[in-house]
Amino acid sequence: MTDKNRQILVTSALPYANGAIHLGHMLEYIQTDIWARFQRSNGHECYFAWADDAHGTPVMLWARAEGKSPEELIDMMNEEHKKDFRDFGISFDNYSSTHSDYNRELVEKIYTRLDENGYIERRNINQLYDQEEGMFLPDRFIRGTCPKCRTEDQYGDSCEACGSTYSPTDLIDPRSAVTGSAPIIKESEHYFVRLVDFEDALKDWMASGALQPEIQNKLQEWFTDGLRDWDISRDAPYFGFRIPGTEDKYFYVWVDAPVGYMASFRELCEREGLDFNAWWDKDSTTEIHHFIGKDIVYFHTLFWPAMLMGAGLRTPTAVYAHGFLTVDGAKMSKSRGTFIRARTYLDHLHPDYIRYYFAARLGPGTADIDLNLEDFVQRVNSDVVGKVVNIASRCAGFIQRRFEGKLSGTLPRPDLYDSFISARVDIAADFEGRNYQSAIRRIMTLADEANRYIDEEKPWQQIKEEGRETHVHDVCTQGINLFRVLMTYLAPVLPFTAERTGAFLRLDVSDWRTIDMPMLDVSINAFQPLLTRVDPLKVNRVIEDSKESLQPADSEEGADSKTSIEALADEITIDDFSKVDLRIARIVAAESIPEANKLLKLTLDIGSETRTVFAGIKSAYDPAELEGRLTVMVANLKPRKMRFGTSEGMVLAAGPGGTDLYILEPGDGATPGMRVT
RNA sequence: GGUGAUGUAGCUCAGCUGGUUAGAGCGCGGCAUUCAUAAUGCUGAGGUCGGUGGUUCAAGUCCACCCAUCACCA
Repeated sequence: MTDKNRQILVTSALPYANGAIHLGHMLEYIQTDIWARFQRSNGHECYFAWADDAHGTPVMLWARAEGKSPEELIDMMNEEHKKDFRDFGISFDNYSSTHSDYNRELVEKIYTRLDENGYIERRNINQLYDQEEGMFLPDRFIRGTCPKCRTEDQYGDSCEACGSTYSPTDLIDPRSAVTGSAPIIKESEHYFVRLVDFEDALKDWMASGALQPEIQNKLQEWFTDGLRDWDISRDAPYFGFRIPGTEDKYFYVWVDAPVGYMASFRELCEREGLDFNAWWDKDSTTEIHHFIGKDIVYFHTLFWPAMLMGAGLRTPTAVYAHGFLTVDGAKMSKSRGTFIRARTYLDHLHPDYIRYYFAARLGPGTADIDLNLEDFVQRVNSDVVGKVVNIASRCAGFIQRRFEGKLSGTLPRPDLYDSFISARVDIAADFEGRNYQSAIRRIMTLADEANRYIDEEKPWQQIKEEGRETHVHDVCTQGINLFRVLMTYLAPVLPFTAERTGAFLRLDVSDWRTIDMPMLDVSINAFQPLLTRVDPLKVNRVIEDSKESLQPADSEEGADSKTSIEALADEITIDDFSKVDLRIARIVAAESIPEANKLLKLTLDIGSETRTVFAGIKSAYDPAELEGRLTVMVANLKPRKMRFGTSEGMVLAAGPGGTDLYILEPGDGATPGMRVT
């Protein structure tokens, strides 16, 4: 990287407009924000723009369920999202929505160019169609029995039990997740982008250094398998942009989502008077960097650059994928309280804490990042408060009380100061390469040196000695100056603490180019705690509140939970009910089936006999914790042959799936074999 | 099922093209210190480097297979 000023646009992936922001989102926005702030700190022109992803079937169905217009809902969410970002210190320049006129205009323009250039192909395909609802069904809105392993209730595109992938039309006994009715196969004309036309250009782009090596490896499979055409149309009803020249065809959400980056930036250009075309034209000299999760690499490194190429526009400078956020070593779980919303976190904890922790954990690769709550508390307290802020704290008292709040005119150890500012090169390279954990390590090593220096000089002793006053003044001035350099390096990570530091030092600490000049002969303000220690009790409260947000009574939180509450089934008579023989069962053994992602093999004692039942609760329960527990089973269900054996009944459990599954347990006193009536 | 990534002390990570007794920070134990938001300094105890087999004079570092976790399969 040269010292020449660069013009940079950074983006994060677009969050869906139908849900609240959680810490998993924040990992990415913080990663992006640190990078953007770092660039600005070094004098580059850097904009950060992104948007809500407002289109697609889920938003359409959500609006229907709420009895509101999609626009009304997405506007409300957009405000909420922006507030979350601001309160986390995300320094975005624009936040828009994909449901905007700018975006429509750009999508249509890109599509038209693709079509004119002969990259669009139209042909008929067969798809499952819900007659009751009058709509074609996306894969994830179809449930049915896996054609390979016969596990019931699987998604339309892949089986969670055996992991195989297939086409929804291969499903046995498919059902619409919208109405529960059996879909029919219906033909419809779809529009495709001929990706194969971009094969060479894509290979060149990927070889240009735009991608991480592991992502490049992964992408090899597209080319070895051969590029397939990309289906960019969806039939009405759909919440999105209608394809020009059609009555009932809409752009697939993954067409207008990445264009949303452009549209959001366009909005910014209009507001700030920037030259939009200079950034997006084919021969632009500006840089565009996308930060995304590793799950959406396909869309950003295949479809998106191909669209840009086909429309005669520039391609991204780089696409960076990061890993997923886990909490205490496991996927975020609503039942465990580790599905932490941005707002819930902010209710109790300072944003700089998690910003620091994420920075201390983020590397350049795609490995998952774990938020280990105990480590979080220790690390932040030890590093930020104990090491860095403490340097200022232990010097400021002397400056204030003995030297009238004024720094001295000399540094007793200019060499030490020089070694601090020359670390800038390595630290900058780390930030530039998104190796924040390495940058943090370097900064903390310097903080250790600063503390050691103060310890060696022992100003609290020297101040008592005759004639040492001037030296103590110099030592503390040295300490404050070292602290100032450290905070400057940390400013992209800790914007709020940097702001307070600026007030303390009466100097903006966000500009890296100013540290060559030490602070001498200037007055500073009295020290106020810049950041206090993380209180572990508050961390617990975040967890508790995250559990509460699941309660149905909490109507505030209804946005995405409401839509997941299933409609009540048709009325039945008592006779219908009595056909089902429910029995109390004791789980005498539970074992995991290694080949199955979802299934546990349970041995159940129902008094008169024992049964073997395969239950799809592996994701939510450890076999060991089930053994010995009582539950309820359907005892007269027709045995069903499965890949791993015959299942002789089913246990009752509630919940949407994943880690949110809860088996039923009888009250005290029930014994195996009792019938449930 | 296929593909990619990850797996090193309790926790988080360094270990470049294979080469002496595997490094750091946090946490933990001991000592010192009190300027500082119970912060700091010194010091100590912790690892057969996911497993098995192989290549090599020599492997955490290369190869094969296996296991676990995450993601993707348009």
